[in-house]
Amino acid sequence: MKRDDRRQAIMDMLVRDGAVELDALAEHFIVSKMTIHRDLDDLEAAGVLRKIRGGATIEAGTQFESDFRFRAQQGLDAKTRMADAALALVEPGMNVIINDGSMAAVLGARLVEKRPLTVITNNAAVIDALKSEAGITLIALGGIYSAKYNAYFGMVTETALSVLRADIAFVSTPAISGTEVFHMDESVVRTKRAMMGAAVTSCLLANHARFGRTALHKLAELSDFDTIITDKTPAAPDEAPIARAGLALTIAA
Amino acid sequence: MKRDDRRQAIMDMLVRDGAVELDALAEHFIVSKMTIHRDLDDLEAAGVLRKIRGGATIEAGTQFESDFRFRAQQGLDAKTRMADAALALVEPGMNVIINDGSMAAVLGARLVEKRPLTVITNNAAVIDALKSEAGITLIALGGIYSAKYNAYFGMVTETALSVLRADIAFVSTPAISGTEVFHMDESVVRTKRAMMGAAVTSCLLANHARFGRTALHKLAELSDFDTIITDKTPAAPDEAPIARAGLALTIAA
DNA sequence: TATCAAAATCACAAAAATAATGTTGAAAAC
DNA sequence: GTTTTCAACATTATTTTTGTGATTTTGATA
Repeated sequence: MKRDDRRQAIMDMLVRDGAVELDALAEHFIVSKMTIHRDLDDLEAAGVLRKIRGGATIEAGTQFESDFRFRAQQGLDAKTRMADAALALVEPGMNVIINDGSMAAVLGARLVEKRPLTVITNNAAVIDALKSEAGITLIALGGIYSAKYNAYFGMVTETALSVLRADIAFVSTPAISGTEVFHMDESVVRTKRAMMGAAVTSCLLANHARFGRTALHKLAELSDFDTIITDKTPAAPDEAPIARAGLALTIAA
Repeated sequence: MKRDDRRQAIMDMLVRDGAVELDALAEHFIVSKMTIHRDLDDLEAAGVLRKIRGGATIEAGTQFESDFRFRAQQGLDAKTRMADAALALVEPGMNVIINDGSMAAVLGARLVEKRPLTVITNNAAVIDALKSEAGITLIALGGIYSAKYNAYFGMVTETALSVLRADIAFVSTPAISGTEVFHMDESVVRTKRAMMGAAVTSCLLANHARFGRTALHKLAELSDFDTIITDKTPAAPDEAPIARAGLALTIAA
Protein backbone atom coordinates (compact mmCIF):
# COMPACT_ATOMS: atom_id res chain seq x y z
CA MET A 1 0.00 0.00 0.00
CA LYS A 2 1.39 3.30 -1.08
CA ARG A 3 1.23 6.66 0.58
CA ASP A 4 -1.64 8.01 -1.48
CA ASP A 5 -3.64 4.83 -1.12
CA ARG A 6 -3.25 5.05 2.61
CA ARG A 7 -4.38 8.65 2.61
CA GLN A 8 -7.33 7.80 0.46
CA ALA A 9 -8.22 5.02 2.89
CA ILE A 10 -7.92 7.42 5.81
CA MET A 11 -10.35 9.74 4.08
CA ASP A 12 -12.74 6.85 3.48
CA MET A 13 -12.67 5.92 7.14
CA LEU A 14 -13.20 9.52 8.05
CA VAL A 15 -16.25 9.80 5.86
CA ARG A 16 -17.69 6.58 7.27
CA ASP A 17 -16.96 7.25 10.93
CA GLY A 18 -16.65 11.00 11.13
CA ALA A 19 -13.41 10.74 13.06
CA VAL A 20 -10.23 8.69 13.20
CA GLU A 21 -7.67 8.04 15.92
CA LEU A 22 -4.01 8.46 15.24
CA ASP A 23 -2.85 5.42 17.19
CA ALA A 24 -5.45 3.19 15.61
CA LEU A 25 -4.44 4.33 12.14
CA ALA A 26 -0.76 3.69 12.79
CA GLU A 27 -1.59 0.21 13.98
CA HIS A 28 -4.01 -0.51 11.17
CA PHE A 29 -1.67 0.53 8.38
CA ILE A 30 1.41 -0.83 10.17
CA VAL A 31 3.33 2.41 9.94
CA SER A 32 4.75 4.73 12.56
CA LYS A 33 2.68 7.41 14.24
CA MET A 34 4.91 9.98 12.66
CA THR A 35 3.84 8.82 9.21
CA ILE A 36 0.20 9.16 10.17
CA HIS A 37 0.96 12.58 11.60
CA ARG A 38 2.40 13.58 8.29
CA ASP A 39 -0.58 12.16 6.44
CA LEU A 40 -2.98 14.11 8.60
CA ASP A 41 -0.90 17.27 8.35
CA ASP A 42 -0.91 17.13 4.59
CA LEU A 43 -4.58 16.26 4.37
CA GLU A 44 -5.32 19.14 6.69
CA ALA A 45 -3.20 21.45 4.56
CA ALA A 46 -5.22 20.26 1.58
CA GLY A 47 -8.26 21.35 3.54
CA VAL A 48 -10.05 18.02 3.64
CA LEU A 49 -9.94 17.26 7.36
CA ARG A 50 -9.33 18.86 10.70
CA LYS A 51 -6.56 17.56 12.89
CA ILE A 52 -7.34 17.25 16.58
CA ARG A 53 -5.33 15.92 19.48
CA GLY A 54 -4.92 12.21 18.95
CA GLY A 55 -6.62 12.04 15.58
CA ALA A 56 -8.70 13.94 13.06
CA THR A 57 -12.30 14.76 12.26
CA ILE A 58 -14.17 15.72 9.17
CA GLU A 59 -16.47 18.68 9.22
CA ALA A 60 -19.52 19.01 7.00
CA GLY A 61 -20.19 15.52 5.70
CA THR A 62 -19.88 15.95 1.97
CA GLN A 63 -17.13 18.46 1.91
CA PHE A 64 -14.19 16.19 1.24
CA GLU A 65 -15.94 14.39 -1.53
CA SER A 66 -15.71 17.40 -3.70
CA ASP A 67 -11.97 17.53 -3.34
CA PHE A 68 -10.67 16.73 -6.77
CA ARG A 69 -7.61 14.91 -5.54
CA PHE A 70 -9.71 12.24 -3.94
CA ARG A 71 -12.43 12.06 -6.51
CA ALA A 72 -10.17 11.96 -9.51
CA GLN A 73 -9.32 8.29 -9.08
CA GLN A 74 -12.70 7.03 -8.15
CA GLY A 75 -15.17 5.43 -10.48
CA LEU A 76 -13.18 6.17 -13.57
CA ASP A 77 -15.10 3.53 -15.36
CA ALA A 78 -18.47 5.11 -14.75
CA LYS A 79 -17.03 8.48 -15.63
CA THR A 80 -15.78 7.20 -18.94
CA ARG A 81 -19.21 5.83 -19.78
CA MET A 82 -20.88 9.07 -18.82
CA ALA A 83 -18.35 10.96 -20.89
CA ASP A 84 -19.29 8.81 -23.87
CA ALA A 85 -22.92 9.78 -23.44
CA ALA A 86 -22.00 13.43 -23.05
CA LEU A 87 -19.80 13.40 -26.13
CA ALA A 88 -22.79 12.31 -28.19
CA LEU A 89 -24.23 15.76 -27.55
CA VAL A 90 -21.21 17.53 -28.97
CA GLU A 91 -20.66 18.27 -32.64
CA PRO A 92 -17.51 19.67 -34.25
CA GLY A 93 -17.60 23.44 -34.42
CA MET A 94 -19.58 23.92 -31.25
CA ASN A 95 -18.81 26.17 -28.32
CA VAL A 96 -18.79 23.99 -25.22
CA ILE A 97 -18.70 24.99 -21.56
CA ILE A 98 -17.18 22.55 -19.06
CA ASN A 99 -17.45 23.14 -15.33
CA ASP A 100 -15.28 22.02 -12.42
CA GLY A 101 -15.06 18.48 -11.10
CA SER A 102 -13.29 15.28 -11.98
CA MET A 103 -16.18 13.95 -14.06
CA ALA A 104 -15.97 17.10 -16.13
CA ALA A 105 -12.20 16.67 -16.38
CA VAL A 106 -12.61 13.27 -17.97
CA LEU A 107 -15.13 14.66 -20.42
CA GLY A 108 -12.99 17.72 -21.13
CA ALA A 109 -9.95 15.68 -22.06
CA ARG A 110 -11.99 13.67 -24.51
CA LEU A 111 -13.38 16.68 -26.33
CA VAL A 112 -10.42 16.42 -28.70
CA GLU A 113 -12.40 13.65 -30.39
CA LYS A 114 -14.86 16.26 -31.64
CA ARG A 115 -12.55 18.97 -32.84
CA PRO A 116 -12.59 21.62 -34.09
CA LEU A 117 -14.19 23.01 -30.97
CA THR A 118 -14.20 26.05 -28.76
CA VAL A 119 -14.01 24.97 -25.14
CA ILE A 120 -14.81 27.37 -22.32
CA THR A 121 -13.88 26.16 -18.84
CA ASN A 122 -12.86 27.08 -15.32
CA ASN A 123 -11.55 23.55 -14.73
CA ALA A 124 -7.75 23.55 -14.38
CA ALA A 125 -7.49 19.89 -15.36
CA VAL A 126 -9.31 20.59 -18.62
CA ILE A 127 -7.20 23.65 -19.29
CA ASP A 128 -4.02 21.63 -18.88
CA ALA A 129 -5.33 18.84 -21.06
CA LEU A 130 -6.46 21.03 -23.95
CA LYS A 131 -3.82 23.75 -23.88
CA SER A 132 -1.55 22.17 -26.43
CA GLU A 133 -4.23 20.62 -28.61
CA ALA A 134 -4.49 21.88 -32.15
CA GLY A 135 -8.04 22.39 -33.31
CA ILE A 136 -9.25 23.38 -29.87
CA THR A 137 -9.76 27.05 -29.15
CA LEU A 138 -9.39 27.12 -25.42
CA ILE A 139 -11.04 29.93 -23.53
CA ALA A 140 -10.06 29.76 -19.90
CA LEU A 141 -12.37 31.43 -17.47
CA GLY A 142 -10.19 33.27 -15.02
CA GLY A 143 -10.92 33.71 -11.37
CA ILE A 144 -9.52 32.90 -7.98
CA TYR A 145 -7.88 29.52 -8.03
CA SER A 146 -9.41 27.00 -5.65
CA ALA A 147 -7.10 24.14 -4.74
CA LYS A 148 -10.05 22.26 -3.32
CA TYR A 149 -11.81 22.11 -6.65
CA ASN A 150 -8.78 22.60 -8.90
CA ALA A 151 -10.76 25.26 -10.70
CA TYR A 152 -11.36 29.00 -10.83
CA PHE A 153 -14.26 30.84 -9.25
CA GLY A 154 -15.40 34.26 -8.22
CA MET A 155 -16.39 37.55 -9.74
CA VAL A 156 -13.81 37.34 -12.48
CA THR A 157 -15.18 33.99 -13.58
CA GLU A 158 -18.75 35.20 -13.61
CA THR A 159 -17.82 38.39 -15.43
CA ALA A 160 -16.03 36.38 -18.09
CA LEU A 161 -19.09 34.19 -18.61
CA SER A 162 -21.26 37.25 -18.98
CA VAL A 163 -19.50 38.15 -22.23
CA LEU A 164 -19.55 34.64 -23.69
CA ARG A 165 -22.14 32.41 -25.27
CA ALA A 166 -21.97 28.69 -25.89
CA ASP A 167 -24.03 25.97 -27.49
CA ILE A 168 -23.96 23.64 -24.53
CA ALA A 169 -22.87 23.67 -20.90
CA PHE A 170 -21.92 20.52 -19.03
CA VAL A 171 -22.60 20.98 -15.33
CA SER A 172 -21.94 18.39 -12.64
CA THR A 173 -23.30 18.23 -9.13
CA PRO A 174 -22.72 16.43 -5.85
CA ALA A 175 -26.34 16.43 -4.68
CA ILE A 176 -29.78 15.96 -6.22
CA SER A 177 -32.92 15.71 -4.14
CA GLY A 178 -36.41 15.53 -5.58
CA THR A 179 -36.28 17.81 -8.58
CA GLU A 180 -33.69 20.14 -7.14
CA VAL A 181 -29.93 20.27 -7.56
CA PHE A 182 -27.62 21.41 -4.77
CA HIS A 183 -24.06 22.38 -3.98
CA MET A 184 -22.38 23.20 -0.68
CA ASP A 185 -20.35 26.09 -1.94
CA GLU A 186 -21.85 29.41 -2.83
CA SER A 187 -19.21 30.61 -5.26
CA VAL A 188 -19.40 27.31 -7.12
CA VAL A 189 -23.15 27.65 -7.35
CA ARG A 190 -22.83 31.11 -8.81
CA THR A 191 -20.36 29.96 -11.41
CA LYS A 192 -22.44 26.96 -12.45
CA ARG A 193 -25.49 29.19 -12.75
CA ALA A 194 -23.55 31.65 -14.87
CA MET A 195 -22.49 28.78 -17.11
CA MET A 196 -26.07 27.66 -17.59
CA GLY A 197 -27.00 31.23 -18.34
CA ALA A 198 -24.29 31.50 -20.96
CA ALA A 199 -25.30 28.35 -22.82
CA VAL A 200 -28.21 27.60 -25.11
CA THR A 201 -28.63 24.12 -23.66
CA SER A 202 -27.47 22.63 -20.37
CA CYS A 203 -26.57 19.07 -19.51
CA LEU A 204 -26.38 17.78 -15.96
CA LEU A 205 -23.79 15.12 -15.11
CA ALA A 206 -24.42 13.22 -11.90
CA ASN A 207 -23.43 9.75 -10.85
CA HIS A 208 -26.21 7.69 -9.30
CA ALA A 209 -24.89 8.09 -5.76
CA ARG A 210 -25.64 11.80 -5.93
CA PHE A 211 -29.36 11.28 -5.90
CA GLY A 212 -31.19 11.64 -2.62
CA ARG A 213 -28.66 14.08 -1.22
CA THR A 214 -28.84 17.73 -0.43
CA ALA A 215 -26.37 20.48 0.29
CA LEU A 216 -26.63 24.00 1.63
CA HIS A 217 -27.26 25.92 -1.57
CA LYS A 218 -29.81 25.20 -4.22
CA LEU A 219 -28.18 25.35 -7.62
CA ALA A 220 -31.12 24.80 -9.95
CA GLU A 221 -34.26 22.85 -10.74
CA LEU A 222 -33.76 19.67 -12.69
CA SER A 223 -36.07 21.17 -15.29
CA ASP A 224 -33.52 23.89 -15.92
CA PHE A 225 -31.48 21.22 -17.69
CA ASP A 226 -32.17 19.88 -21.13
CA THR A 227 -30.43 16.56 -20.53
CA ILE A 228 -29.41 14.58 -17.48
CA ILE A 229 -26.71 11.92 -17.69
CA THR A 230 -26.08 9.43 -14.92
CA ASP A 231 -24.33 6.07 -14.66
CA LYS A 232 -27.00 3.84 -13.09
CA THR A 233 -30.70 4.00 -12.58
CA PRO A 234 -31.20 5.83 -9.29
CA ALA A 235 -33.19 4.23 -6.49
CA ALA A 236 -36.96 4.29 -7.05
CA PRO A 237 -37.78 7.06 -4.53
CA ASP A 238 -35.23 9.27 -6.25
CA GLU A 239 -36.33 8.45 -9.74
CA ALA A 240 -40.05 8.96 -9.23
CA PRO A 241 -40.03 12.78 -9.06
CA ILE A 242 -37.86 12.92 -12.14
CA ALA A 243 -40.24 10.72 -14.10
CA ARG A 244 -43.19 12.75 -12.86
CA ALA A 245 -41.53 15.95 -14.02
CA GLY A 246 -41.19 14.33 -17.43
CA LEU A 247 -37.43 14.78 -17.65
CA ALA A 248 -35.25 12.74 -19.94
CA LEU A 249 -32.66 10.73 -18.08
CA THR A 250 -29.80 9.13 -19.99
CA ILE A 251 -28.38 6.11 -18.22
CA ALA A 252 -24.82 5.53 -19.43
CA ALA A 253 -24.50 1.88 -18.47
CA MET B 1 26.08 19.35 -13.37
CA LYS B 2 22.56 18.07 -13.48
CA ARG B 3 20.53 16.86 -16.39
CA ASP B 4 18.64 20.08 -16.96
CA ASP B 5 21.75 22.20 -16.65
CA ARG B 6 23.39 20.09 -19.31
CA ARG B 7 20.41 20.45 -21.60
CA GLN B 8 20.41 24.17 -21.02
CA ALA B 9 24.09 24.25 -21.93
CA ILE B 10 23.43 22.25 -25.09
CA MET B 11 20.81 24.80 -26.09
CA ASP B 12 23.23 27.62 -25.42
CA MET B 13 25.85 25.98 -27.63
CA LEU B 14 23.26 25.41 -30.28
CA VAL B 15 22.19 29.02 -30.25
CA ARG B 16 25.81 30.18 -30.47
CA ASP B 17 27.03 27.74 -33.10
CA GLY B 18 23.90 26.71 -34.91
CA ALA B 19 24.81 23.03 -34.62
CA VAL B 20 26.30 20.56 -32.19
CA GLU B 21 27.99 17.17 -32.58
CA LEU B 22 26.90 14.26 -30.52
CA ASP B 23 30.35 12.83 -29.87
CA ALA B 24 31.74 16.21 -28.92
CA LEU B 25 28.92 16.79 -26.47
CA ALA B 26 29.41 13.41 -24.82
CA GLU B 27 33.09 14.15 -24.42
CA HIS B 28 32.55 17.70 -23.22
CA PHE B 29 30.03 16.82 -20.55
CA ILE B 30 31.77 13.54 -19.70
CA VAL B 31 28.67 11.43 -20.13
CA SER B 32 27.85 8.56 -22.44
CA LYS B 33 26.61 9.09 -25.97
CA MET B 34 23.37 7.46 -24.94
CA THR B 35 22.76 10.24 -22.45
CA ILE B 36 23.32 12.87 -25.10
CA HIS B 37 21.03 10.95 -27.41
CA ARG B 38 18.33 11.12 -24.80
CA ASP B 39 18.94 14.82 -24.23
CA LEU B 40 18.61 15.55 -27.93
CA ASP B 41 15.56 13.33 -28.24
CA ASP B 42 13.78 15.15 -25.46
CA LEU B 43 14.79 18.58 -26.68
CA GLU B 44 13.56 17.62 -30.12
CA ALA B 45 10.29 16.42 -28.64
CA ALA B 46 10.04 19.79 -26.90
CA GLY B 47 10.46 21.29 -30.35
CA VAL B 48 13.54 23.37 -29.70
CA LEU B 49 16.02 21.60 -31.96
CA ARG B 50 16.26 19.22 -34.86
CA LYS B 51 18.17 16.00 -34.46
CA ILE B 52 20.36 15.00 -37.36
CA ARG B 53 22.74 12.12 -37.82
CA GLY B 54 25.65 12.67 -35.47
CA GLY B 55 24.27 15.73 -33.76
CA ALA B 56 21.60 18.41 -33.87
CA THR B 57 20.89 21.75 -35.47
CA ILE B 58 18.73 24.73 -34.80
CA GLU B 59 16.98 26.42 -37.62
CA ALA B 60 17.52 30.10 -37.05
CA GLY B 61 14.81 32.39 -38.26
CA THR B 62 12.09 29.80 -38.02
CA GLN B 63 9.53 29.44 -35.33
CA PHE B 64 12.10 28.25 -32.81
CA GLU B 65 13.19 31.65 -31.72
CA SER B 66 9.70 32.96 -31.44
CA ASP B 67 8.54 30.05 -29.38
CA PHE B 68 8.21 30.58 -25.67
CA ARG B 69 9.88 27.25 -24.97
CA PHE B 70 12.98 28.52 -26.69
CA ARG B 71 12.88 31.95 -25.15
CA ALA B 72 12.45 30.45 -21.73
CA GLN B 73 15.93 28.94 -22.02
CA GLN B 74 17.73 32.15 -22.81
CA GLY B 75 19.49 34.56 -20.54
CA LEU B 76 18.23 33.05 -17.35
CA ASP B 77 20.96 34.79 -15.51
CA ALA B 78 19.93 38.27 -16.54
CA LYS B 79 16.31 37.39 -15.90
CA THR B 80 17.12 36.32 -12.37
CA ARG B 81 18.88 39.59 -11.69
CA MET B 82 16.02 41.59 -13.12
CA ALA B 83 13.61 39.56 -11.03
CA ASP B 84 15.62 40.49 -7.95
CA ALA B 85 15.22 44.15 -8.77
CA ALA B 86 11.52 43.71 -9.44
CA LEU B 87 10.96 41.83 -6.20
CA ALA B 88 12.29 44.82 -4.31
CA LEU B 89 9.15 46.67 -5.40
CA VAL B 90 6.85 44.06 -3.90
CA GLU B 91 5.74 43.98 -0.28
CA PRO B 92 3.76 41.22 1.42
CA GLY B 93 0.04 41.82 1.22
CA MET B 94 0.13 43.54 -2.15
CA ASN B 95 -1.96 42.79 -5.22
CA VAL B 96 0.45 42.17 -8.07
CA ILE B 97 -0.23 41.86 -11.80
CA ILE B 98 2.16 39.80 -13.91
CA ASN B 99 1.96 39.78 -17.69
CA ASP B 100 3.00 37.20 -20.27
CA GLY B 101 6.58 36.38 -21.20
CA SER B 102 9.42 34.29 -19.89
CA MET B 103 10.94 37.17 -17.93
CA ALA B 104 7.63 37.58 -16.17
CA ALA B 105 7.48 33.83 -15.56
CA VAL B 106 10.77 33.93 -13.69
CA LEU B 107 9.55 36.83 -11.60
CA GLY B 108 6.17 35.21 -11.01
CA ALA B 109 7.66 32.02 -9.64
CA ARG B 110 9.72 34.00 -7.19
CA LEU B 111 6.81 35.96 -5.80
CA VAL B 112 6.42 33.25 -3.16
CA GLU B 113 9.29 34.98 -1.39
CA LYS B 114 6.97 37.89 -0.62
CA ARG B 115 3.86 36.08 0.50
CA PRO B 116 1.16 36.61 1.50
CA LEU B 117 0.31 38.04 -1.86
CA THR B 118 -2.50 38.27 -4.37
CA VAL B 119 -1.19 37.58 -7.84
CA ILE B 120 -3.19 38.41 -10.94
CA THR B 121 -1.83 37.01 -14.19
CA ASN B 122 -2.57 35.76 -17.69
CA ASN B 123 0.77 33.94 -17.82
CA ALA B 124 0.25 30.17 -17.84
CA ALA B 125 3.74 29.51 -16.48
CA VAL B 126 3.03 31.73 -13.49
CA ILE B 127 -0.35 30.13 -12.93
CA ASP B 128 1.23 26.68 -12.87
CA ALA B 129 3.98 27.80 -10.54
CA LEU B 130 1.73 29.50 -8.00
CA LYS B 131 -1.32 27.26 -8.10
CA SER B 132 -0.31 25.08 -5.22
CA GLU B 133 1.41 27.72 -3.12
CA ALA B 134 -0.11 28.48 0.22
CA GLY B 135 -0.20 32.18 1.02
CA ILE B 136 -0.70 33.14 -2.60
CA THR B 137 -4.18 34.07 -3.71
CA LEU B 138 -4.00 33.35 -7.39
CA ILE B 139 -6.36 35.18 -9.68
CA ALA B 140 -6.02 33.84 -13.17
CA LEU B 141 -7.13 36.11 -15.96
CA GLY B 142 -9.05 33.96 -18.36
CA GLY B 143 -9.06 34.38 -22.09
CA ILE B 144 -8.16 32.56 -25.24
CA TYR B 145 -5.06 30.49 -24.73
CA SER B 146 -2.16 31.44 -26.97
CA ALA B 147 0.40 28.67 -27.40
CA LYS B 148 2.83 31.15 -28.89
CA TYR B 149 2.93 33.22 -25.73
CA ASN B 150 1.81 30.52 -23.28
CA ALA B 151 -0.68 33.01 -21.92
CA TYR B 152 -4.28 34.12 -22.20
CA PHE B 153 -5.57 37.08 -24.20
CA GLY B 154 -8.71 38.57 -25.65
CA MET B 155 -11.91 40.12 -24.54
CA VAL B 156 -12.33 37.81 -21.58
CA THR B 157 -8.92 38.82 -20.28
CA GLU B 158 -9.61 42.51 -20.68
CA THR B 159 -13.05 42.21 -19.11
CA ALA B 160 -11.56 40.42 -16.12
CA LEU B 161 -9.00 43.19 -15.67
CA SER B 162 -11.73 45.80 -15.77
CA VAL B 163 -13.15 44.51 -12.49
CA LEU B 164 -9.80 44.22 -10.71
CA ARG B 165 -7.37 46.64 -9.13
CA ALA B 166 -3.78 46.01 -8.14
CA ASP B 167 -0.94 47.83 -6.45
CA ILE B 168 1.58 47.17 -9.15
CA ALA B 169 1.71 45.74 -12.66
CA PHE B 170 4.84 44.19 -14.14
CA VAL B 171 4.81 44.55 -17.89
CA SER B 172 7.50 43.31 -20.25
CA THR B 173 8.15 44.29 -23.83
CA PRO B 174 10.12 43.17 -26.85
CA ALA B 175 10.72 46.63 -28.31
CA ILE B 176 11.55 50.11 -27.04
CA SER B 177 12.43 52.97 -29.33
CA GLY B 178 12.96 56.53 -28.19
CA THR B 179 10.45 57.00 -25.44
CA GLU B 180 7.91 54.60 -26.87
CA VAL B 181 7.21 50.96 -26.15
CA PHE B 182 5.99 48.54 -28.83
CA HIS B 183 4.60 45.09 -29.42
CA MET B 184 3.83 43.21 -32.62
CA ASP B 185 0.57 41.73 -31.48
CA GLU B 186 -2.56 43.75 -31.06
CA SER B 187 -4.31 41.53 -28.53
CA VAL B 188 -1.19 41.44 -26.40
CA VAL B 189 -1.01 45.22 -26.50
CA ARG B 190 -4.59 45.52 -25.38
CA THR B 191 -4.03 43.17 -22.47
CA LYS B 192 -0.87 44.92 -21.32
CA ARG B 193 -2.64 48.26 -21.50
CA ALA B 194 -5.53 46.90 -19.47
CA MET B 195 -3.06 45.68 -16.89
CA MET B 196 -1.47 49.10 -16.60
CA GLY B 197 -4.92 50.59 -16.28
CA ALA B 198 -5.80 48.20 -13.47
CA ALA B 199 -2.71 48.96 -11.42
CA VAL B 200 -1.75 51.95 -9.32
CA THR B 201 1.86 51.74 -10.46
CA SER B 202 3.45 50.07 -13.47
CA CYS B 203 6.90 48.63 -13.89
CA LEU B 204 8.46 47.92 -17.28
CA LEU B 205 10.77 44.93 -17.64
CA ALA B 206 13.02 45.00 -20.69
CA ASN B 207 16.38 43.44 -21.31
CA HIS B 208 18.94 45.75 -22.87
CA ALA B 209 18.64 44.17 -26.29
CA ARG B 210 15.09 45.42 -26.55
CA PHE B 211 16.15 49.03 -26.84
CA GLY B 212 16.32 50.54 -30.27
CA ARG B 213 13.69 48.21 -31.69
CA THR B 214 10.18 48.83 -32.84
CA ALA B 215 7.16 46.74 -33.64
CA LEU B 216 3.86 47.33 -35.35
CA HIS B 217 1.77 48.50 -32.42
CA LYS B 218 2.60 51.18 -29.93
CA LEU B 219 1.94 49.92 -26.45
CA ALA B 220 2.70 52.97 -24.33
CA GLU B 221 5.00 55.87 -23.60
CA LEU B 222 7.90 55.16 -21.33
CA SER B 223 6.54 57.89 -19.09
CA ASP B 224 3.44 55.78 -18.52
CA PHE B 225 5.63 53.59 -16.36
CA ASP B 226 6.76 54.42 -12.86
CA THR B 227 9.83 52.21 -12.97
CA ILE B 228 11.91 50.62 -15.71
CA ILE B 229 14.13 47.64 -15.01
CA THR B 230 16.73 46.40 -17.45
CA ASP B 231 19.83 44.20 -17.23
CA LYS B 232 22.53 46.37 -18.78
CA THR B 233 22.96 50.02 -19.58
CA PRO B 234 21.50 50.45 -23.06
CA ALA B 235 23.60 51.96 -25.84
CA ALA B 236 23.98 55.72 -25.61
CA PRO B 237 21.58 56.64 -28.44
CA ASP B 238 18.90 54.58 -26.74
CA GLU B 239 19.57 55.91 -23.30
CA ALA B 240 19.61 59.60 -24.15
CA PRO B 241 15.85 60.05 -24.71
CA ILE B 242 15.16 58.22 -21.46
CA ALA B 243 17.47 60.47 -19.50
CA ARG B 244 15.97 63.50 -21.21
CA ALA B 245 12.50 62.39 -20.21
CA GLY B 246 13.73 62.19 -16.64
CA LEU B 247 12.79 58.53 -16.19
CA ALA B 248 14.31 56.34 -13.51
CA LEU B 249 16.12 53.35 -14.96
CA THR B 250 17.12 50.49 -12.69
CA ILE B 251 20.06 48.52 -14.03
CA ALA B 252 20.01 45.05 -12.50
CA ALA B 253 23.65 44.17 -13.04
C1' DT C 1 22.63 -2.83 -54.92
C1' DA C 2 25.45 -5.28 -51.67
C1' DT C 3 28.47 -4.40 -48.02
C1' DC C 4 30.37 -2.30 -44.13
C1' DA C 5 31.25 0.81 -40.49
C1' DA C 6 29.18 4.38 -37.95
C1' DA C 7 25.20 5.83 -35.71
C1' DA C 8 20.88 5.08 -33.57
C1' DT C 9 17.90 2.39 -30.83
C1' DC C 10 16.46 -0.94 -27.46
C1' DA C 11 16.40 -3.39 -23.22
C1' DC C 12 18.03 -3.93 -19.09
C1' DA C 13 21.53 -3.04 -15.14
C1' DA C 14 23.72 0.27 -12.16
C1' DA C 15 24.01 4.48 -9.91
C1' DA C 16 22.28 8.71 -8.26
C1' DA C 17 18.79 11.52 -6.59
C1' DT C 18 14.43 12.08 -4.39
C1' DA C 19 10.74 10.81 -1.56
C1' DA C 20 8.85 8.36 2.19
C1' DT C 21 9.24 6.49 6.58
C1' DG C 22 11.26 5.68 11.12
C1' DT C 23 13.67 7.19 15.38
C1' DT C 24 14.82 10.06 18.81
C1' DG C 25 14.43 13.80 21.92
C1' DA C 26 12.62 18.22 23.21
C1' DA C 27 8.50 21.27 23.47
C1' DA C 28 3.70 21.74 24.06
C1' DA C 29 -0.86 20.26 25.45
C1' DC C 30 -3.91 18.13 28.32
C1' DG D 1 3.07 14.07 34.99
C1' DT D 2 1.76 11.79 31.18
C1' DT D 3 0.61 11.97 26.49
C1' DT D 4 0.81 14.07 22.21
C1' DT D 5 3.02 16.86 18.86
C1' DC D 6 6.74 18.53 16.39
C1' DA D 7 11.39 19.00 14.53
C1' DA D 8 15.75 17.13 13.13
C1' DC D 9 18.20 13.66 11.44
C1' DA D 10 18.90 8.52 9.99
C1' DT D 11 17.23 4.98 7.27
C1' DT D 12 14.80 2.77 3.76
C1' DA D 13 12.00 2.79 -0.74
C1' DT D 14 11.08 4.55 -4.95
C1' DT D 15 11.93 6.99 -8.95
C1' DT D 16 14.88 9.09 -12.14
C1' DT D 17 18.95 9.27 -14.60
C1' DT D 18 22.78 7.19 -16.65
C1' DG D 19 25.60 3.43 -18.56
C1' DT D 20 26.42 -0.88 -21.12
C1' DG D 21 26.17 -4.06 -24.61
C1' DA D 22 23.36 -6.28 -28.07
C1' DT D 23 20.69 -5.28 -32.16
C1' DT D 24 18.90 -2.57 -35.87
C1' DT D 25 19.16 1.14 -38.96
C1' DT D 26 21.46 4.39 -41.84
C1' DG D 27 24.29 6.28 -45.33
C1' DA D 28 28.42 6.04 -47.86
C1' DT D 29 30.85 3.55 -51.12
C1' DA D 30 32.66 -0.24 -53.92
